[in-house]
Amino acid sequence: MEGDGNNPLDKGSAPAVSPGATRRSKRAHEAILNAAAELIHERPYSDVCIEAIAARAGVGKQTIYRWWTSKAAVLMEACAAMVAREVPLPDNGSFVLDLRDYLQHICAFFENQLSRPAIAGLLAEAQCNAELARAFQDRLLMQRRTVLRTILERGVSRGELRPGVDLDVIMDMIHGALWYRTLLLKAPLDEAFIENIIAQVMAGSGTRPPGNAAPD
Amino acid sequence: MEGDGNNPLDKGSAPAVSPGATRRSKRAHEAILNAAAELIHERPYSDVCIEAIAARAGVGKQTIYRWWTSKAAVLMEACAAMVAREVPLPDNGSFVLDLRDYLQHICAFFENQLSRPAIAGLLAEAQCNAELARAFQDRLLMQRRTVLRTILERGVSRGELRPGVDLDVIMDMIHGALWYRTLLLKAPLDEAFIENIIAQVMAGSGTRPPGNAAPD
Amino acid sequence: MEGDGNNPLDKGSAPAVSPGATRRSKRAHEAILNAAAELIHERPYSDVCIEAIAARAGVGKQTIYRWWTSKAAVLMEACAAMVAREVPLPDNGSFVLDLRDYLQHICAFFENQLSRPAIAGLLAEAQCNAELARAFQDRLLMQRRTVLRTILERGVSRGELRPGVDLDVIMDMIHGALWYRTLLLKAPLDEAFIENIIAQVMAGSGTRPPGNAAPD
Amino acid sequence: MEGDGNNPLDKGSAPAVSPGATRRSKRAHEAILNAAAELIHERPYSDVCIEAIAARAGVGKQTIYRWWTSKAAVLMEACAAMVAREVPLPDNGSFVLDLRDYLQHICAFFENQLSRPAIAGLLAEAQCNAELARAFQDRLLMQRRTVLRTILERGVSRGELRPGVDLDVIMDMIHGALWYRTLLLKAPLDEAFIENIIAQVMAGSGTRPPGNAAPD
DNA sequence: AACTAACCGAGACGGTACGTCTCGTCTTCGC
DNA sequence: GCGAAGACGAGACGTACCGTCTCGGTTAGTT
Repeated sequence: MEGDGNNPLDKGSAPAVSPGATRRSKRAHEAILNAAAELIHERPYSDVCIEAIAARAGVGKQTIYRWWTSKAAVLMEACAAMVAREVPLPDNGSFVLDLRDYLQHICAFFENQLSRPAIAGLLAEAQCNAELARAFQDRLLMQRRTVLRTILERGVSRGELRPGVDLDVIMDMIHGALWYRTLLLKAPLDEAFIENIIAQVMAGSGTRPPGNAAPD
Repeated sequence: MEGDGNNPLDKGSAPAVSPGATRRSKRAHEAILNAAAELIHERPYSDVCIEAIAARAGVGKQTIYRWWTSKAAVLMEACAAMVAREVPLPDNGSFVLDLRDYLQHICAFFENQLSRPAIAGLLAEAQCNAELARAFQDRLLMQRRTVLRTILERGVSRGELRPGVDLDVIMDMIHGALWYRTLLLKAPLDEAFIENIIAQVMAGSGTRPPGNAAPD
Repeated sequence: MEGDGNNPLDKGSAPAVSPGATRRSKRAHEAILNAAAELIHERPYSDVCIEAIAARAGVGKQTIYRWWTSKAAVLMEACAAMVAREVPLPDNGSFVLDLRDYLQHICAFFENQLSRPAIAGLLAEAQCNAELARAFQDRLLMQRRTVLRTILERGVSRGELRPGVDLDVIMDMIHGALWYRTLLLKAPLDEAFIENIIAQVMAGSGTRPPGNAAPD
Repeated sequence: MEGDGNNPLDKGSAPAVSPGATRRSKRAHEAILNAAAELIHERPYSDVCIEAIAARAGVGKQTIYRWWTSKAAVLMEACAAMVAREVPLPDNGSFVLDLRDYLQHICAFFENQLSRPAIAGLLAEAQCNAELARAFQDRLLMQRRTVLRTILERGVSRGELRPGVDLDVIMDMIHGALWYRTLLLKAPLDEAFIENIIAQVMAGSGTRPPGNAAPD
C-alpha cells in the first residue's frame, strides 16, 4: 500500500524531500483511505464526493488533491487495499479442490455486496479514462488472474486438464460468469452455481471424458 | 419502444389525460432520446447532464423531468432503443453455426464500442437503484438471453448438446466472457476469441467427445 | 368596474362579437379578481403569480392572459375595486371637520394594512412601466385627489383658507405624509398624527393667524 | 460601508475566523456591489437577478449567497453606498437658506431618476420583510431625517421657527411630498416646487406672520 | 336544429432564474 | 512547507413560473 511504487493515479510520495519540509502524513493518508472505504459502504458511488471524504477524514480537501488525481484514484487505492489481502493461492493437491476453494473465496467477496457499488463505479469511470482503466486491471483484476492461472497450470501439469486448452478463454469464462452474475444479473453466487461452473470446466477441459457427467 | 408500456423509470405516456389537456409531444420525446444518444457517444457518462441533453434537444429541462425520473432513465431508454433492433435469431440448421452467428453479431455490437460508457454508467447506477437494475436486465439483457436460450435449446433438441447440461450456467459463461472482456479487460472480441468460446462450449456440452482435441 | 371603459391594461371586453361567439365569462372574471385579492392578502407581492391566481380561481392561465396584460394589471383592477368604494366626499359645513373626516377615512384604509404589499408592488412596477404608472395614478390616486381638492376649494370659497395658497403643494404634502408614514416609516396613522397635520395645514394656509398655537 | 458592522441582511464579514481560513474577498465584494449598481440602472428591478449580478461581477453565485441573504440585501447595500455620500449638512446661517440647500440637493438625487426603480423595488419588498424594512429605514431614510432634523432644530433655536411645532410632522410632510411626487405622481421636483414647500413650511411654522411671505 | 366561432379548463411546451450543492483551485494561518 | 480551513469561480442540480401553444368540450348567437 502507501502509494506502493509507481501508480500514475497517485502522485508519488514526495521524493527527495527538501530541507525543512514535513513528509507525507501517514495519519492523513490512512484517514483518507478509511474514510473513503466507509463512505462507499454507506452510499452510492456518485455521492461519495471528495468533500465528504475530506470531512470524514478530518482533512483539508487540498490534502487529497495533493496526493491523488481524483476521487476514483482514492477509491481505487482503497478498494485495492481491500482486495489485496483476499486472494490466497489454495493448494489442496487437486485441481477441482483448488478451483472450488478459489471460487468459494472470490464469491464470498462478491457476496459481501458492500463493494459492488464501488467496483461498478470505478468500472464505469474506467471506460472513459485510460489511466484508471489500467489501474483497474492491474490492481483489481490481475492478482486474481494470476492466482487462477496458477491453479489452471497446476491442473495441466498434473494431467488433470488437457494440455491444448486455451487458458485465457477459460479464465474469461469463469471470471466473466462471476462478474456477469453479480453486477448484471444480481443473481446469487451460491454453492450450486460454483459446482455448475466446475462441472462445465471439467467437462470442457478435463482429461476424463465428459460421459461420466451424463452417462449417455 | 416509445415508453412501450409500463417501465417504472418512465412516468407513463400521458396518463389518464384530463379533458382538454395537450398530450405528450412526440417531437420532444424523440429529440430527447436522440440528444442523449449523441451525447453519450461524445463524452463520459458523468458529463452527460440533463442540461446538456435539454440544450441539445432544444427542449426545456422540465420536459425531461416531466417524463423521466433521472438522466439514467433517459439513457436507459436511449440504449434500449439501440439494442432493441439488433438481436436477430439466427437459424442455420446447426447449433455451431447459429452460435457463431449470434456471437459475431453481438461482438460486432460491442466492438462498435460507442455504447460502452453508457452501459457501464447505467450498470454502476443500477448497483444502488433497484428500479434501474430491473430495467437494465429487462431492457438490455433479456432479449439476448432469450435468443441465446433458444439457440441452446434447439441444440439440445437436435441432439447437438447433451441434454443434462445447465443452460443457465453456459449462458452466464458465454455472456460473462463477452462483458468481462469488453468492459473489464478492454480486450478485443475478435474471430479467434469467438472460435475459442465455441470450442470450449462444444467440448463441455457437445455430444461429440472432445477426443479430437485430446485423442486420449 | 368590469373593464369600465378603456383601460389599456385590460384588453377590452370582446367588442363587435362575431356570429356564434361566446362573450366574456362573468364567472371567470370575478373569480380571477377575487383570487388575486385573496392571494395578495396572504403572501408577498412577488409570490402572487399568475399560476397561483389561475389555480385559485379554477381557471386556465390563458383565460387570464386573454383579458389582462400581466399580473400587475390583474392586481391593479383588484385594488382599484377595493379603493373605489371607499372615498366618500364629506360635507360637514366646515373645512376642518371635512378635512378631519377625510383623513380619518383614508387613514383607516391604510391602517387596514392588508393592501400595502399590493400597492407597494404595483408602485414598484410602475416605475418601469409607463402604462402601469398611468393606471396607478388614474385608478388609485385621482379619486382621492379629486375629493381632497374639492374639500380644499370649499375651504377657500368659504374664506377658511387663504386664497393665494398653492393647493397642489398642500395636497402633495398631506398625501405625501400619509404614504411616507405608511410605506416608508411604517409608523401608525393615529389621531394625534391627523390632528398635527390639520394644525400644520391651518397654520400655514388658514386665514386665522397661527398665533393661537404660539401666542408669542 | 463595507458591511459596516451589524446589518442583519449581510451575514457579517468572516465571523470568528477559524485558524487558516481565507477571509472575505474584498475584490469580489466590491465587484458585486458595482455590478448590482450598474444593473439596476440598466433594467427593471425584477430583471436584476442574482445570476446577472454574479455574471457581471465575474463571480460565482455562491459568493453572493454566502454574504447576503437575497438580491434585495445586495441592492440595499449598493443603494446605501450611493446615498451615503450625498447628504451634506448645509450651514448658511439661515433656516430658509439651509432648507433650500437641503431640498435642492435631495431633489437632484431623486431627479437623477436612475435610482427610482431600485428604491421602489426595495420599498415593495420591505412591505413583507421586517428585516429589510428596518434596513431600508436605517440605511436610506435615517441619514436624511437626521440632517433635516438638525436644520429644523437650528431654525427653532435661532428663533426662525416657532418652538411649539411638531418637527416630526413637518419632516413627514416635507419628505412625504418629495417621495409622493417622485414615485407616485412622477411629477418633476423643480425650483417652483421647492419654493412652494418652503413657503408652506414658513407660513405654517415660521415666527413671522404668514402674510409677509406672500405680498411684501 | 344544425352550424360555428370564440371562450373555457387543462396542461405540455421552450425558456429563465431560483437557491443549493459539489467541483477543483487558491489563499491564509498555525504548527 | 505541510495540513486545516474555507473562500473562490464555475456550473449542474431539480423546482417554480413565465408566456405561448394546443387540445377537447361548452356555449351562445346566427342561419
